[in-house]
Amino acid sequence: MVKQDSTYEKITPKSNYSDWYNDVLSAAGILDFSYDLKGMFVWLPYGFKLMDSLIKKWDELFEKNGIQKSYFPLLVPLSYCQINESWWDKFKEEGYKVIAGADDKVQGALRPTGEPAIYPMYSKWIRSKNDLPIKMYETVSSFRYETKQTRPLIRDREITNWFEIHTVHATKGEAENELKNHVKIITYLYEEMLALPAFMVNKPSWDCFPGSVGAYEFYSLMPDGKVMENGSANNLGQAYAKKFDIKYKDDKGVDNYCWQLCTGNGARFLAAAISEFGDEKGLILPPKIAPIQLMIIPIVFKGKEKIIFDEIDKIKEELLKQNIRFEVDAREISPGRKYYDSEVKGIPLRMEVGPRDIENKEYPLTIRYGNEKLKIKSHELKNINNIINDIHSKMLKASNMRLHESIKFVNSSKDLISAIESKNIAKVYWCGNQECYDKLIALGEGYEGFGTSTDSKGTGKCLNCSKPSHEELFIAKSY
RNA sequence: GGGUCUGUAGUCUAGCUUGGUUAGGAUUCGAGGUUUGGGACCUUGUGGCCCCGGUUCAAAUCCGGGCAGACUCACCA
Repeated sequence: MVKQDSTYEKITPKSNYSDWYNDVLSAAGILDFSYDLKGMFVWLPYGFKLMDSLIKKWDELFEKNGIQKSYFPLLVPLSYCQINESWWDKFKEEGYKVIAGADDKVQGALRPTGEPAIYPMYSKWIRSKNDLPIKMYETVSSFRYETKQTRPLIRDREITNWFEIHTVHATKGEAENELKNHVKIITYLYEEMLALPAFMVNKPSWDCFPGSVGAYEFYSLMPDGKVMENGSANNLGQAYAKKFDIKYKDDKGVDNYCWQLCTGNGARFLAAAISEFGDEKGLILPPKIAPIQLMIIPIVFKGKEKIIFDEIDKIKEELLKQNIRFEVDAREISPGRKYYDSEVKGIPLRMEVGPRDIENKEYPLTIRYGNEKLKIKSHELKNINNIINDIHSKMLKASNMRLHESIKFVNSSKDLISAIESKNIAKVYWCGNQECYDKLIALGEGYEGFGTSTDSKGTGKCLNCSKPSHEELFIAKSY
């Protein structure tokens, strides 16, 4: 990567995840986090393009599902914040208060989450069944004054490019159906865009908002063996409706509380993909979200510039026809340097065009994922999309396999500890009691039961109390 | 909030233990030239001791206090 120190190149996501992660984000031109506010950073153009390809896709998917884009102020009046006392208790220390005016009066708080900005408005808008359903989302920043450790894209004080869907429904059943759509959309983003498995669990009930029905959460297994919450779809039931007074009159003129959902995620999607696929040379981007899918590197010799760039023009025409996102690196530096740059940025394909190749009528094509080198003839350029699809499938298959191999079904404390300490996720039968849960996660430092299986089939004995159970609990260290 | 550690050019780093030349090197960047199939080379230029105070003839170095960052525990997306 950028640094030239001989020891440096040995850093891999697995050997030293933290250092690798920070370095690769800078070296690849994704972020600059030297901004002088902790937990905040600048999205550089290349990084933002990457983020934007996901944003555009979720915009498209939400639109298709009738979920409308909207925007609420970042600044939330304190009166709205205080509607939900338990929420406010939790966030009043983490919240950024904004002062303005000669007397520095507090004007409100920067939103740590969307509810207090959005739900008071929903309460005003909804009068009858005809006002329902409401299906809206916004892509915004959230602000939380994290007390200590921050990590770019994973734990920030400004959580950027975060989408938050808030829907309101007349009936529980309708809400439940809608939740399935949200799950489908997140799954699509994982599998079809990021080439990552959509690993979904049921959120433990005590982590859910009191009174809510439940929640699905998505998790990513990071190279250091910790799991990271990466997307959640919450069935809020009527819990918030009761707090924020969101209700409609039915046919008989009786007030009914609405049923609500809230689903969100953001830049953590990228953090997971970057961490999953990157290597000691830098990023390896899933081709569907890569801002540049193919980098053309001219091998220029003195006196042959015209031949080479004429040839590249022909290639460009063909690539444009197929909607390949490509660039030509025409900088006047040595080709080797361009190879390294293309690699650190994680560009899926690299094609070299030099006098030798023009003569042979085939170009060296290097696939970043797996470092596979092949030659492509001019008339085969139309196959590039197939190659891209093939890379995507291979990446998805590999990430899926890594996740499934990392989930270890264990039936003893000893195995549980050894699974987690070797950077895996332990899966155990669990009776559902909080007491047993507490005992299980006390087996090691930092252990967390982050959710239960959504498709448990068998029956076993609770690892702590031996009561028969069909519930499967995932335990790992967590971000 | 607790603990451990670290601040030297845009970036990486030597020097600090034991205070003492003009703070050394690498890379980046600017100019000129020669080049281009895995980080090219030559000439040349720009740029630095986190801040404040103390000790001292003398501080990058020692001491105190700030500020900033990294790691880690707790908490949290």
